[in-house]
Amino acid sequence: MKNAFLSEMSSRGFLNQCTDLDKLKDISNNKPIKAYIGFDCTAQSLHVGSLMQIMILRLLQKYGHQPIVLLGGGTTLIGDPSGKDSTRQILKHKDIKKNIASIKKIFEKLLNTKNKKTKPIFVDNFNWLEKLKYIEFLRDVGKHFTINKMLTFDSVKLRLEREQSLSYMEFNYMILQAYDFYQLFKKYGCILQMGGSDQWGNIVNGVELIRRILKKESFGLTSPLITLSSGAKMGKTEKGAVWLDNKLFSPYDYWQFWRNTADEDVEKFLKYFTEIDTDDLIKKISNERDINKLKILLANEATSILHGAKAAKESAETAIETFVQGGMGKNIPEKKISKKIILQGINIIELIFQNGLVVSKSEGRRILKNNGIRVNDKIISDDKKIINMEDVLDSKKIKLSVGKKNHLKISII
RNA sequence: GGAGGGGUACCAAAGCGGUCAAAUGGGGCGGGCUGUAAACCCGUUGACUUCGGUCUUCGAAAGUUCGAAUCUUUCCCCCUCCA
Repeated sequence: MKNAFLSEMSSRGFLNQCTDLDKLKDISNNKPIKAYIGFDCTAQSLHVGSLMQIMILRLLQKYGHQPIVLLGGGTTLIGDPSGKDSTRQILKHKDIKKNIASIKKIFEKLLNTKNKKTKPIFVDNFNWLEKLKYIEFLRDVGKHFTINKMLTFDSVKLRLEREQSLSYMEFNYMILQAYDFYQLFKKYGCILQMGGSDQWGNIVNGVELIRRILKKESFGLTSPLITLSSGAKMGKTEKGAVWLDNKLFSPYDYWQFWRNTADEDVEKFLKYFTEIDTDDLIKKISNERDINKLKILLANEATSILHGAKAAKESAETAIETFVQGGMGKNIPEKKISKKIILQGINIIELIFQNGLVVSKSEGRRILKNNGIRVNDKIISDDKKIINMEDVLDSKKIKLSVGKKNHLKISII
């Protein structure tokens, strides 16, 4: 178990910066530690952008350490200015609370909650931030921060350089995050804060604060920013953001998201988002000639971790049916339509519009003109085409396709 | 406080009385090639349409005009320079 946690962190490519890597190695090899990562609660679900942090927490558990998941009910009220050009919309506390509840469920799926020693501790910083007394806080905590230094942090500096306004409220964010770490250090003996590389400034502030007030040492560690070969931001698809909540983003779409990884990113993503032993992985990658097999492996593994092995298997099967056999995979979304409408006959454009496959009828006509609309896999070239009982398959269904990847089963009732 | 520049579709940016639903680039969408990839190529990109057209859009409101993104007035918002 020598250097276990941190050496796997390094072989998977999760290490970017650390305040004192050698010392942290010593400590984490000798005894279980507690480490925390904070998550924003601006939406009701996390998306793949946070997945790397979660994989890190899983790794932490694997080596017997205990993760603290901080759901920032207090700090989300303020809004982290890091990496943002403008102030975010301010959320109500009530909405944030709802978000926290649903995000927590995702963590319960992704982290091991059974093992007493490593099960995650959930905390909400609203609990202590809410109680702060302004004057007291300024004297006890505020005195340790100099404006001179705060102005040098990227989150602040970039805003000022671009002449984007930065409110006093947001300016205080880093102090609150530093205070969070201080609280967790005191309450739980949490000695490590991790996060994405954009969090470096905020994390270092916490380490500093603990040293100044408590004269104790703590550590900060960041993971690299994920960059796509295309230069785009990770996690955007034609279906919108890739959410981790299956109500917002289906397991099949999630599987497809990984399946569609760019060639150049496959190897990296296998290391980041699967838990295949790194040595095995390297062998697999060098032995596999067909990169699509690796993409399927990635999709299967990543989907299993989040949605379970069964969902992963079903998604893989649906993909084969859809793309290889061109059939009606069972995970293709399905809608019902009354038999009366089909008996009367309905215009094709009308039908795809009513079923939400296109946003407007004009769009439907446009796509049709470009050979993008198919009924039961046959291209429709007449925008006056009427769909009626002749188009219903034996299965009492009609398959509508808009483009190559958008399919819908209409079942007749 | 003084002087000037500007707000155009998802974004950037041209247009400066009719030929403007608005050039061009990016992005999006569809198609081709292929490997459900990248690159590349073609098409398309306000809505409705009986495919003849009709309706809504160029920061907001009012006006001039047969006709306004384009001219005038007021208002709102941004930016640059000087003090």
